[in-house]
Amino acid sequence: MPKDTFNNLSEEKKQRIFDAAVREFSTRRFSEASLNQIIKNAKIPWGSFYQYFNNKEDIFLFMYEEIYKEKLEILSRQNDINQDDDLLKLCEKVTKATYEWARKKPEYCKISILIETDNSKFITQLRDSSLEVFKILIKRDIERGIIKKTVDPDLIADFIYTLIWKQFMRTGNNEKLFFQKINDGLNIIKDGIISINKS
Amino acid sequence: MPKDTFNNLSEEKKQRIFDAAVREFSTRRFSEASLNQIIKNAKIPWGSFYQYFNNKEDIFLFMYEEIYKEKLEILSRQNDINQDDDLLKLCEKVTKATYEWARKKPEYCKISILIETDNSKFITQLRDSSLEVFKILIKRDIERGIIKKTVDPDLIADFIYTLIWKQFMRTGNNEKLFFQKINDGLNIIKDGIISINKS
DNA sequence: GTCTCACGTGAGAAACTTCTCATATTCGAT
DNA sequence: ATCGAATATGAGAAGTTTCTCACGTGAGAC
Repeated sequence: MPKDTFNNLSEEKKQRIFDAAVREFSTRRFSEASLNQIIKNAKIPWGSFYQYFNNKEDIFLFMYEEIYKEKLEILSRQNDINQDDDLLKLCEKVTKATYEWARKKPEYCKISILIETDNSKFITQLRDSSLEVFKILIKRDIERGIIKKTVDPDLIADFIYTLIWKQFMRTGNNEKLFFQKINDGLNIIKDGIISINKS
Repeated sequence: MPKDTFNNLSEEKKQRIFDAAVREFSTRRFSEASLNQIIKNAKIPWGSFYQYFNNKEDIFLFMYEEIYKEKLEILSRQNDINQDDDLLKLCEKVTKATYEWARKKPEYCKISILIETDNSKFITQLRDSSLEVFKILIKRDIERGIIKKTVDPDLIADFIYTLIWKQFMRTGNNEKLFFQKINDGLNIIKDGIISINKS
């Protein structure tokens, strides 16, 4: 975590440093990102950086926690979330919140994608499998009889997760298309792709 | 492409250099990979490296083409591939070939995954979207009436692609589990996850 | 005023990276 | 044996990177 000296800084300066971190970590993966760029954009000298943070990991963690807080905030503001909704309904709603979050700062989405595709030790251990949340919901719905018993929760979690992030990568700035694709994707997961005339 | 001096080398030396490249590029993404490691493992001096290759990109391309050739070779040896098979049947068969290829050298699979998640300019332009092949098959099957007309080919291609690579990452060295998961995944794509009692 | 202490600062250390180049060596043709 | 072209070689150039450290500065306490 950042040192006390960082917390004592003016809001304006803290914001400048945070913005510079977001800017750099949204264009390059952790190991490729350069502190050089961050201190240049934040307009602080090298020495100051190490007054505020212990190292590169430190500022990354700080930034990561900040943007995660923002996401949770938006999620908690969303009042139409009902614990009893089924998996797919909840996916829709969570996606809506995530979209709002990513729209506030498109960089957040890029950071998430870079984290998802980073195999370095530091990031891997940090990446608390967001998949877990999905898996719990899937298991619940299997028990409730909404989802087939034969289905593997891991696989569905993968499908949903991929669906959402791939759409962010591709149609992230076309809201209508984005939600339509998410909807289509969830329908495939629901009903499959086979055209049936079992009538 | 490598220089003539490289092609004139003994098979043993060429192999050593190829192996060193595979080893390095299977653990680090292109921009993170170090030529230092490659020349160390290949046991050649710095000067020699630049006798054989023009630069880092050069040796990567050489390695990439070599392993791609090996994959095509295995695919072409597989004689049970029938052009008229439907999408999912073909997926099964191609996966079988890919599995055999990745089993020969597990590093090949890691290289593929790193390429898939590399957004650097050099790799992006090299990565001929393997998705295209899937999309063509999907469109064909929609026309043949096997797949619902309402379904988006892009989404299915994503699902299939993810399914296969995620399984390589996770269950790649447990053959039975691997093929079972692939099969389960294809069944979800086929029929969906909803338990129906429409009888 | 002066002492103190927290914070600001940039030069440069140390460890990497890719790539070059002058020189040494090898080897086949004459 | 001698020459010449192809190849081998490692020191080090020129660029990164992260991180340290000796010193400067400025505000509040006495």
